[in-house]
Amino acid sequence: MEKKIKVMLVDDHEMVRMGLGAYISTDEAIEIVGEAGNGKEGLKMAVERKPDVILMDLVMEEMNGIEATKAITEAFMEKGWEVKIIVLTSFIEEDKVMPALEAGAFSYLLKTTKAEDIVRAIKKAYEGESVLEGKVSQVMLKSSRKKAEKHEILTERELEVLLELGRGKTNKEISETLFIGIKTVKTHVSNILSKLELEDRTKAAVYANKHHLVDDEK
Amino acid sequence: MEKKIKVMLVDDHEMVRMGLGAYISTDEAIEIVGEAGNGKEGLKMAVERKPDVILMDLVMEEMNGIEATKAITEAFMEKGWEVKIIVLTSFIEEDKVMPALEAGAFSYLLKTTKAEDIVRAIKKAYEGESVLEGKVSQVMLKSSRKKAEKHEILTERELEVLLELGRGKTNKEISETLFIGIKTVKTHVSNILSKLELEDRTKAAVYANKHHLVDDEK
DNA sequence: TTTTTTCTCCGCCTTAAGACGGAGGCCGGA
DNA sequence: TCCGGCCTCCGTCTTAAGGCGGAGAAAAAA
Repeated sequence: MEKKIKVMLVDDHEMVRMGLGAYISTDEAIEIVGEAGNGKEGLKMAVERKPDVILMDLVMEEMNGIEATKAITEAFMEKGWEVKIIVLTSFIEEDKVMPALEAGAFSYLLKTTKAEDIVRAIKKAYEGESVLEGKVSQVMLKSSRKKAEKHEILTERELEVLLELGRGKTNKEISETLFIGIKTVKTHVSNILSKLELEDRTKAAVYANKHHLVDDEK
Repeated sequence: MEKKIKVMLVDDHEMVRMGLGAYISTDEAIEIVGEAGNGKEGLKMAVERKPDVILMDLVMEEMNGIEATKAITEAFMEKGWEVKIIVLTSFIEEDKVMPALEAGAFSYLLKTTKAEDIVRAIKKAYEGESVLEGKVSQVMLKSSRKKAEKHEILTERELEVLLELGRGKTNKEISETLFIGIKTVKTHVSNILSKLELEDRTKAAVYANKHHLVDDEK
């Protein structure tokens, strides 16, 4: 019981930090060495205090959890230090699971996880065993299966055209936006439709919107 | 200091409940009379323990915060009891602010709010003064201003057609789905385009997608 | 009862879309 | 050097779209 596991919290919800901090501190083997309210702060603090494990929220202003995870991972790598980052997020943010893991997250838990399970995950992380919420691994499977996102077979230019289609533009408008002839646009559109197995530009526009691709602001 | 304010917590994040509970309990004037992990539980517990103030999360399984707020408000109304519900949510969920208030929420705070401010809001709620996060009131203004959602001037049938357009269907497909002639579909489409001031079906499809209207599942 | 909406469907006409096939220029890899 | 993919653009042809005007029936509003 000599060395305690040094844990740091990064979350913009003060009450979550308090809750976690309070509970975790009751465990003999763990000590909280710092709390940060955003990723930037978290990065700075991590370098200063060299924690063993970091509990990281994803949604934050001033550098989100993914960026922070990447930055911290890189910083520690450079110094030869080691740290396990446990991503702890509100609910399944499907499209952020993979990026988080790629950024260097070691475990991925939901905030609905019971406090004692979180403590267990901290200890496991410290011992080198990662923990993934059941739902998370499902998402991973899903995303690795359907990795064959249709539109990935499109060329760069076609993707640009698809994006304009997603904005509802006509061939003429697209030709003006991209500075190319209408005939060329038609060629691209035809190729897009056949590659994505769609029948017309309207379906392509719907496709582009369903698959993010288009900026969401109305 | 005779009567303490009876507060109940409803949130599916155990650690949030712990954090809030721990901090709030330190205040002499407040006592926690119950914690629930979802809306259903919260409703049941509220009726049993008759709290003065309820801190309510929005996103929960098994009856979300809005439904729970409505149910509790109605139940208490019936019995002639009084309760102030403070909605406490992760971040601005724009489209849920108004529904929450309509459901009977008394205050609306973000989880990024500092603990002491939350305590203050509880006391104010008890005294009959509601608190709205700055950003929240902005959202309210915005939603009341732009209430003139274009597509509200559409007739019911036109709205149905617009929805099909949003799915990328052709006139023929729509005519088959709605069991009407193609000519009729064309008429509806023309009317939709002119009412929404759009130029073609593709733009209408984009419109429908941007403005929810269409089921999101890929 | 008369008037107005809404939904349905017609025909006519114009044009944007999209399919099909062909082609030249550019660039990176074999 | 040659090949293949990508971007560009051409012509031709067919058809779905969409504008315009008109109209009948039913239902709701005045």
